[in-house]
Amino acid sequence: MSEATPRNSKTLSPADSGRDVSVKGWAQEIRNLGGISFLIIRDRHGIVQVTAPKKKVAPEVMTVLGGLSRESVVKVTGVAKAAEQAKGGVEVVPSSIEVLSAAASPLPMGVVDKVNVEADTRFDNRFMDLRRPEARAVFEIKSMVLDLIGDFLTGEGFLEVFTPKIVASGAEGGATLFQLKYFEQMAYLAQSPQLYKQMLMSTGLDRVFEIGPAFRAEHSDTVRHVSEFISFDGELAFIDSMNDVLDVVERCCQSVIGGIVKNAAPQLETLNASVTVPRAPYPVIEYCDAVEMVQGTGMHIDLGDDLGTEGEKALGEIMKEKGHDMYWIVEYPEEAKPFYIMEKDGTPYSYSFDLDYKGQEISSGGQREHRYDRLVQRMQGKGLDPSAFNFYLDAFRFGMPPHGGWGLGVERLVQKMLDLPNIRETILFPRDRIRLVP
RNA sequence: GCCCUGGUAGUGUAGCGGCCUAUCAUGAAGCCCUGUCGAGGCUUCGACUCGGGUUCAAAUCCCGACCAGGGCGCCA
Repeated sequence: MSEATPRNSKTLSPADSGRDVSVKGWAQEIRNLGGISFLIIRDRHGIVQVTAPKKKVAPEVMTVLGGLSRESVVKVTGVAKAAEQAKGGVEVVPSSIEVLSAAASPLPMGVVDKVNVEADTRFDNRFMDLRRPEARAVFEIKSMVLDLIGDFLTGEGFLEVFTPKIVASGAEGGATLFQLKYFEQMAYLAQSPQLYKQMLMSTGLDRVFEIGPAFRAEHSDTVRHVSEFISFDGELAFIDSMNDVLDVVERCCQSVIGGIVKNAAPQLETLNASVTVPRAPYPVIEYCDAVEMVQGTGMHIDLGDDLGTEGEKALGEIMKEKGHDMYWIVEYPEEAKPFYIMEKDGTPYSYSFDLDYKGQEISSGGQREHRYDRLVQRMQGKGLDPSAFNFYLDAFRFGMPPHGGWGLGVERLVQKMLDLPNIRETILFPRDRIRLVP
């Protein structure tokens, strides 16, 4: 007898009929009908049916089959056989079955049970939850999104960089920073690569992007906030205006979503999700107009106020009716924006933008203040001590080109693209106000 | 941090003062069954978050703690 050919749910096909094959995976379901037993083996790509007619299979194999617990890891060797009744049109008649790892019972949650499992139970048992194809599909798509981002920006002449995640000061002051001991000093987990990517603009690396973790100690408790997320940041120098930034981000988003529509059909089907590429160009709504639009829905909001979650949602509805999933909101009041944003002189506004996707902010950015004196002024105006930022400010004293950039929440993009109810679905092991384990 | 809602077998739920020795489904254990189906049939197992209080009587009402879900604020 020749060596069995390794196969999985993807590679096994009716063409293997008659061949000795081996398959490995989790025992998803065991059904014993008396004279015939079925074992459904699940692997990364799908399932393989093992069919064991009592008359044709050795008694010791039947015994192992009968004693299998669900979710045990097994290796089955046997003869592939084309069979119309089996999914995929092929099944395996076992000659041996090896239990590589027996699963304990009861399971903390069912993988294919006919009952719902609450999100909290799922995240407590995430390793088990991720055995569900629809949970895993999100991460296959997320991985593709990251690849697509890298491909697009590399093609645009951007350099991928990595800035420190252990830092001495934050971009927005100290309120939302996680503090940690750094040998004999105090340090923080970076809430954004903002200061570092800007410093790079003074180096000649005039187009950079970074995809990495960002940490926020905000006491937020919503379906779109977590304490640790993947931030996709970019910065580009020698811009003529903020529009140069919008242009890159917009084409990047189109490229990413288009790539998912094109390449992720199996995952989208698993998720029962339909993704459509947003209509471009994305409408550009000035902040003042956005406020008016929100007021028009009957909500109370004053010029100068933040749109608020409900305002954002209302705006999302209005834009949806106009056929737009993605749109820009630009020129926010400078007062509401961080020190590094450039003011629109002679007005209370600023060269800043948000990118909203289906009523939720997924990205923000703007043109930066590259003039040293004005930057220091803005810092002081925000109650920050410029001397704490000397490492940053020095980069502005010796030749800093005009520049701008953005930060985009990768998980928010994935969440909205797939219409997932909670951002936690897009994070393997989410960190939020209360969850630190697993 | 504020507001609202909720905590019942491994999982998801019903019950909301005495009909509770707590419902149903799923699951687990066992038996019957040779073909695809969320396979089916029969039997069994398994739970009221914790601490006070009210009451003749509490899963059920009240208070507190803890935990969870949703909304808001804040932001990616």
